[in-house]
Amino acid sequence: MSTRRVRARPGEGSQLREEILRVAEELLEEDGKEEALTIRAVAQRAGVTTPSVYLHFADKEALLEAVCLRVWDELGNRTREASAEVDDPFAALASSGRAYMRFALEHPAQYRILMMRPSTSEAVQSAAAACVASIAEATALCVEAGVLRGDPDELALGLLSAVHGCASLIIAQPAFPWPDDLDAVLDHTIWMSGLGTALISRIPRDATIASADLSVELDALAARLSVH
Amino acid sequence: MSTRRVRARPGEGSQLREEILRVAEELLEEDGKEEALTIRAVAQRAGVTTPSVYLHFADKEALLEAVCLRVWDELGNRTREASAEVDDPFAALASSGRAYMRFALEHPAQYRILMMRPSTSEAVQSAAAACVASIAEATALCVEAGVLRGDPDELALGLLSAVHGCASLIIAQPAFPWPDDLDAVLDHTIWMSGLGTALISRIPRDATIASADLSVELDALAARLSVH
DNA sequence: TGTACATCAGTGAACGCGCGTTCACTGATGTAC
DNA sequence: TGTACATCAGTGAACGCGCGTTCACTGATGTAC
Repeated sequence: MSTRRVRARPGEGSQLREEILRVAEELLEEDGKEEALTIRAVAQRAGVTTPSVYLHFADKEALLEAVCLRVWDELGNRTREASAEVDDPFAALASSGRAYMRFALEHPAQYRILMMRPSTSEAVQSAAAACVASIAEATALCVEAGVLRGDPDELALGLLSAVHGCASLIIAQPAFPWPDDLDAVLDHTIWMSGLGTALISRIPRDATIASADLSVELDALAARLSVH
Repeated sequence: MSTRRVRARPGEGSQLREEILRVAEELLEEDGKEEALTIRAVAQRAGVTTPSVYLHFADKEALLEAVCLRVWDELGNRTREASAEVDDPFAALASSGRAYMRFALEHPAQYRILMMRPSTSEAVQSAAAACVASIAEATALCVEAGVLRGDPDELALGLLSAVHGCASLIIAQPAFPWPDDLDAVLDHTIWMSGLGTALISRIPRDATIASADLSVELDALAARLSVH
């Protein structure tokens, strides 16, 4: 089944480290469950005996950390790239959020291990922070443009919680009555969170608004927005 | 440590079933990790030997299902009660969402097992559906009142994904730079998702709105809402 | 150019552990006579 | 009222499994002479 790996030449042993990380993600991708990620399975998949893994990772925890690091990095890159492609700052933020959700839905098992472990390692935490920062870059531009108001980091966290919610709920509860067109669901989340954030950042915290008033005002606003 | 349980009288054996479910939640509550929920731990905590668990649950899966069933039920009850307490339909929806998030944050381990298993069982799926339905009741009232538009179930799913995102992100990523006042974060999510949903349900799907226009209109709207 | 040697990537076999699960049993309880 | 018995809640010991991890080892490679 799994062919035996040719031994690396002295000095090139760390090639196996890369290979191990690669097959670790492969296992998650194929099986979809994080329990599939065992030292033994990874070793076999890499064409190597089990103890060889310990040449490159102190223990299973270290392997998991390294995998998480990779996934956070890639997730951050995707969101950053997506927002860089778009000029309008609000649209760029939307693009960034969409990229985030798409990544999560394309790699559900990887996304789960990011979100299911208390991320004890400092390295993983800062990789996660970097991913959040890539969203905060987009919110900062929105604040500059005046479409959002408030602290860019707090705004980013609020939007992240919305896109995370959408992606993780779809992953966790596939049996829920989702529409056939999942893209529409993602879109809904993008606009709901984007417009919602823009609106509440303009309303005083302690304001209480009756449904009837709100309804009338929103109708008027929507009418004007549709004209533009 | 664990005192031995007195044997139930014939015909009252199912008392142990209740006790097992009780201590199962206790274990989750105390340990915070779902790995703490083992047949052996549950038996010991209930003051009974391991095989006794099998008198009431076919296997571990059946025990997990029973626990999930309970948690979904309680979560659904909480959200239903919370929305029943409030008259204004939009405020009732907000109350429902807040109750949902509070439950999740108060019982993180229980919430995790709900959201981490593909819920193979039909019973669990319908308990989950009932919980979603309790939110959909609240959105339906909002649609009647005119503050929301669209299919109550779809609206509920969108709002659920927002509150789920907020709660689960706080649970999963405690190291993120959350403000000290977590209630403010929950509030932010409630209003962001509520106002956002109300607004986009009034805007045509394919509308594209420039940041500048949006900004101006939102300013005007916020000013008028603050006056009310 | 040939050979002894240090290096180091990887091996093979085994360990102990906690887990879910099974199976033959025990012994208190209520019941039939 | 006393006794034999069926019932059934729960026991004790053991099973096999897959897991993470360890340890003494091997053998190809590049290098020093």
